[in-house]
Amino acid sequence: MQKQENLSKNQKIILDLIEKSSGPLKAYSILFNVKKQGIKAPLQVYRALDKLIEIGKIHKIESRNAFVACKNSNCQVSKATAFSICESCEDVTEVSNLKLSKYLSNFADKSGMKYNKYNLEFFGLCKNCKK
Amino acid sequence: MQKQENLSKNQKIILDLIEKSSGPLKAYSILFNVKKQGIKAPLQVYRALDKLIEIGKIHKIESRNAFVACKNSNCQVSKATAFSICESCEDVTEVSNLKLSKYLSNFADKSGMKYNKYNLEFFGLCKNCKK
DNA sequence: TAACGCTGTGTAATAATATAACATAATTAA
DNA sequence: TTAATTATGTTATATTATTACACAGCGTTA
Repeated sequence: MQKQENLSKNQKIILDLIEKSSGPLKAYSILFNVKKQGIKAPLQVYRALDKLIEIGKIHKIESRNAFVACKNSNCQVSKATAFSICESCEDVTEVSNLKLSKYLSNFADKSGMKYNKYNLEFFGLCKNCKK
Repeated sequence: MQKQENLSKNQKIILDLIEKSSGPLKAYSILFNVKKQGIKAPLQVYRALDKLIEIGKIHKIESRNAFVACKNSNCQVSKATAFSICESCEDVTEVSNLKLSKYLSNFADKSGMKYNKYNLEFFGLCKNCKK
């Protein structure tokens, strides 16, 4: 696994920002927030995001076009991601449940395709918002 | 359930196109294909897509920003969608498996959130491409 | 050490995806 | 038959993401 020390300057800046965020961040919001650190162009952000996704440090929330840090310390590369997304406050929680991931990868293996990875997004109201 | 006869003109044109397509269609490709039928602007397409999604006639493949017809005739409104996506040919197959959907909705109900719906995307190589 | 491959950076331009705002028409419900 | 709702048409613009090109740093290896 690639250690964080091996990340490049831009990758570190952007990972740091995402890890400190309380919720998902969008690419152009990231860009805005790192301008003072010398990152000026969308492509610089997208390149760092691509790399961070590749090594499993962050995930993309596909339905939101937003990015979150991986909360699953032993998840090296993201082959199996699941999230709970609040439709009211847009809070995102990473679901990490071994039984779930085994169930799903097993399901995929039996499906006839050569399975590589999956992404699952649950939508609803989070504990706070459902009150 | 809203019947197809109740769909508006634009909605019918766009649903018809998507149902006849062999794979997922992107919004601007839809736009291009329906120009001859008088639909000229992106918003006209997106409005029809929103409605068709709402009534469960089509689904959005979030990771691809593309749209497919619902193959699940008894799926009135899409609260539980799952797809297999080929990373080589980009073919998409809707997965409809009652055990899977029960497992996932049950999982979500126990998770603490007020569960509304989920979307699951499997990635890999389809039967043809894995050869 | 020099040539090479690989990864990352910087920059400008542009492509692709999606929505806001406003005006009007058609349909449905009271 | 008015009011509410849903759909349409149009222009403009916002948001998300990529292409293309030039170059820098670093480790390998020949």
